Amino acid sequence: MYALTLLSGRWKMTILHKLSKRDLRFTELKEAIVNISDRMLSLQLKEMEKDGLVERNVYAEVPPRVEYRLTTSTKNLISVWDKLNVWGDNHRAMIESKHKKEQRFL
Amino acid sequence: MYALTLLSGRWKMTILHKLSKRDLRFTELKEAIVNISDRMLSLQLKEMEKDGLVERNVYAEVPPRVEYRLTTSTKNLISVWDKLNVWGDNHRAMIESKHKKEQRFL
DNA sequence: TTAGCAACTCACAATTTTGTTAGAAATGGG
DNA sequence: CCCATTTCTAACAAAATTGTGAGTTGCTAA
Repeated sequence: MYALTLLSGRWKMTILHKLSKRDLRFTELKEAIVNISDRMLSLQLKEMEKDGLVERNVYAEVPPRVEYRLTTSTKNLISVWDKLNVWGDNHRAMIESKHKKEQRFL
Repeated sequence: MYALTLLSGRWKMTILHKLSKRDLRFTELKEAIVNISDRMLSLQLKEMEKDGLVERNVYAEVPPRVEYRLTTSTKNLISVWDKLNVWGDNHRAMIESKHKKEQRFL
């Protein structure tokens, strides 16, 4: 269950997904993720950093630039995550086709 | 993300875990899961049934007997779930050993 | 001097999730 | 009739999570 506690949070999986494509800075993440607020992005990133899921790179520029990226360990997670999604898609397809079959008898 | 939406819920993974060992009736689940209330067990099972994660078998007895079991599809999920847990354990170990190393410099 | 940007942070509000306690239905046994 | 048993449900309370809107910092360019 430990893995799930790290990953639960309204936006964490979405953030991981975006960062799995490439490193992104705060504003980029914000633009990439529909409907997320500054606050939530900041909160979730902070937790994820604490949990060793992402790393934070600060560049001493003005205006500031902060880049986020997955840790090596988190990159290993992505393949499991993919399997989970495959399972999810299959499961959903199954359920839906089952419902369609049942409709024929109403 | 579909998979995670099905699995998120305070007790769902615990329920799946118990049911992966053997089919259980309502009261057995309740006893097997520390601190869960009737209400939550009932709610989560109902959602899981709706989502095709578990099946419900009612025996026409008095007092009633209701057995819950994983669907075939959910049994396939268990192996992925195991991988996720392995990742989680490794990740945790890594983080903790890192913290220990850092302590040496305080 | 004022405006602007990036990356936050704060106080507060609304929403969602979970917990607590009590009780309902159905029926056989004493 | 009353009680016990099992599987829920309903009303309400508390807690956790998320959202909103405004403000902060530090520098730079106009």
